[in-house]
Amino acid sequence: MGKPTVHDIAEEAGVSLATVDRVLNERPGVRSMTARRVHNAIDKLGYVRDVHAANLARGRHYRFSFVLPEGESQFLRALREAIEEAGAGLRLDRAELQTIEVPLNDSVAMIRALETLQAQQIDGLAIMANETPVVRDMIAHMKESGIAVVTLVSDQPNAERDHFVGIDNIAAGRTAGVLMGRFVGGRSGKIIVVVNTTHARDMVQRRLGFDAVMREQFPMLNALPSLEGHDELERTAQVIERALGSHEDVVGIYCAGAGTRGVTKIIAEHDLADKLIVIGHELTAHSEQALRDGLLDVVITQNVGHLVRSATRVLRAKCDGREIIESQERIRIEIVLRENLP
Amino acid sequence: MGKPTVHDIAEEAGVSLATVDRVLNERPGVRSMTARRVHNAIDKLGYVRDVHAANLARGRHYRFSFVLPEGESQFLRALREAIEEAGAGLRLDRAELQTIEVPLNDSVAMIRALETLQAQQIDGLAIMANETPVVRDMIAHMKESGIAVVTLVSDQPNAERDHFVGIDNIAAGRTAGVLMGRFVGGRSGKIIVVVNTTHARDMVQRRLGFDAVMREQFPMLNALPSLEGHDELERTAQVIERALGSHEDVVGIYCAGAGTRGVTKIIAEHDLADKLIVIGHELTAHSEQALRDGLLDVVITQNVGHLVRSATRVLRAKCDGREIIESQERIRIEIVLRENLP
DNA sequence: CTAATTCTGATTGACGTACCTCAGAGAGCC
DNA sequence: GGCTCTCTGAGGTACGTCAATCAGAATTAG
Repeated sequence: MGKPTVHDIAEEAGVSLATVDRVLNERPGVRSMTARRVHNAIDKLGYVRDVHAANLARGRHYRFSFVLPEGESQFLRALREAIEEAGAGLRLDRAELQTIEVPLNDSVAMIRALETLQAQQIDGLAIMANETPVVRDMIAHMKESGIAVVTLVSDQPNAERDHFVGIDNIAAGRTAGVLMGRFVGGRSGKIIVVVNTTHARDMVQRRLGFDAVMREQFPMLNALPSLEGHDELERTAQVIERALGSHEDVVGIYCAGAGTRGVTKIIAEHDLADKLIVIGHELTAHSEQALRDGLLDVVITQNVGHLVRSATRVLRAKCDGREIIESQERIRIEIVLRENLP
Repeated sequence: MGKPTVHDIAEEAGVSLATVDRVLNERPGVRSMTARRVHNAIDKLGYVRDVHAANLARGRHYRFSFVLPEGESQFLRALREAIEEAGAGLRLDRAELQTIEVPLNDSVAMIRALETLQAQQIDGLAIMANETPVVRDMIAHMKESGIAVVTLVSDQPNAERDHFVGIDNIAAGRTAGVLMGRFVGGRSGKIIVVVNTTHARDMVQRRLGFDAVMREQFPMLNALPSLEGHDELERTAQVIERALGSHEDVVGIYCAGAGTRGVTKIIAEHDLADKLIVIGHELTAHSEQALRDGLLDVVITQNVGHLVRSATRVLRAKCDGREIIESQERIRIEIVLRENLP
């Protein structure tokens, strides 16, 4: 009395194996009456198709591509590593991961990359990109040709993606705000906010959440206008240094995007670790060390391993026409202090 | 040119399929010379055995049992639910999960339960229990009869378990300590510490970590001796109420174990939400609501879903004689505020 | 050098599913 | 009645592996 198989279904429904197969795989040539009989049998016996045996039989293997922005930020590096690692593990599971890098804000390159993937007949796409009409249209194209699409890290709510894999960035900003307010401990003063660019959706949302909390819960704190670091260490360090020079009563720095290295550089150089509360995003080798050294007080992060695994799980489910388990795919906003470093 | 199969290995090594099979499954009847040739071929082609096909062929299915303490704490309830949920998903993966509940501190019941499982020839055991000689010996027994064993939530470092699935409770205590210190914001005063029992290993460790941080970083705070709530709402509430009565300058409550409901009851009744910093453990339906209501400031938690999935992954790997990926099995200490609730 | 023993090859049938072909049943049309 | 048509059944092959058998080859012992 193991799990029911197609044979059991055939017997229960009083039809042949071939017919059950036709129903299961939605092949033509079955009267709706007969199909209903088969479905009833499936429900009655609680049959679930053995996905592994099925994949074995059809010699299927999934090809998923990750499209990421080009760049050497620590986060991207960690993400690429996670993709590689997950890919190694997934080879056993008949799935193959591939990473494509596209220069930020280069529409032509993006179109070319996605068209190539489409031509390659990949099965699924996980894309991390800024929200532009070009990307939105390409996603629609991909979907039309039967490719499952998820957006990664930064959502594209107006595109017809199947799912978004990433954190709620407004909540992430709120979390940063609360921790900032609590950690400064009742003092009043100014907060420097650094982003890599004010054009990215995730940055905007984090800022939004941060400001909301400041307004609601910590009116004695004044979050200054966003400084742009453009993903460059020196530039980030410079803008912060200038801001520190022109404001006397800075009590904290919130680094909402990449650029943590620029922040920690200034903190270390000016020996500000004990004076300022510094909150950054994304746990990487560097930010981990900065936490240990006390240059950063808090890191808000999303687990890149979870991101990648969730993306592949979702893509796979979509390919198989299965439903996903929402609760399992929700990416948590993790708070990391020196004390709970993994 | 897909992945190499046993056929490719046979050809490469110049032996028959049967011989390859004998080598792969370590069956007798192969000269070491021949076996070496096969191994070389495996290395050369980078062959990895298709676990799903293998399981399909041998009709294997894994039977794992979770042994948990009896009780109606919110955490246990969540854990049981997670096991059930994971079990449903794993049916597709030829694994079957079963939960057994054993009264806390009842050696006879524990022995009986484990002996039954042993007789049932289960493949793996995940056990959450207090550290006693009885449990230690039974674990050794189970291991001898070829059952994989992991300890869950609370470790048994002296038992011959294959692995521990859970958080580092010292670090968890430290994390609670730092957040307590930071959140009270420079004030000095006393901290009430509540545990369910001072006999459980995880409680002891959390207290240890908490005290260490208090001593090192927040000397102006005085953590009072542990109060025992014994997992009972009323009793927990009572001891806290009494403590609040006999100390004037309490600034925070750290609830290191189950019993959050007792704490929040007192907080709500005495309207202390704004006066005290309250930190608890384990995110459950109740503690989640308490966070939303502001009755709790922080919850330190471990994701029960991760716990269960990690346990099954590890058990499975051990059954197959595979190595586990350490980094993937490390359970994170999660910090949850109202702002980053999942 | 033969006999006993150990190793190896060839072959077959599972496991649960997909996919294909071929034949036949039944219905509807002229 | 003969003709399409659509639906269904029967059966086979394949996927990658395990497990078992049997026969024959190679090795070792006597």
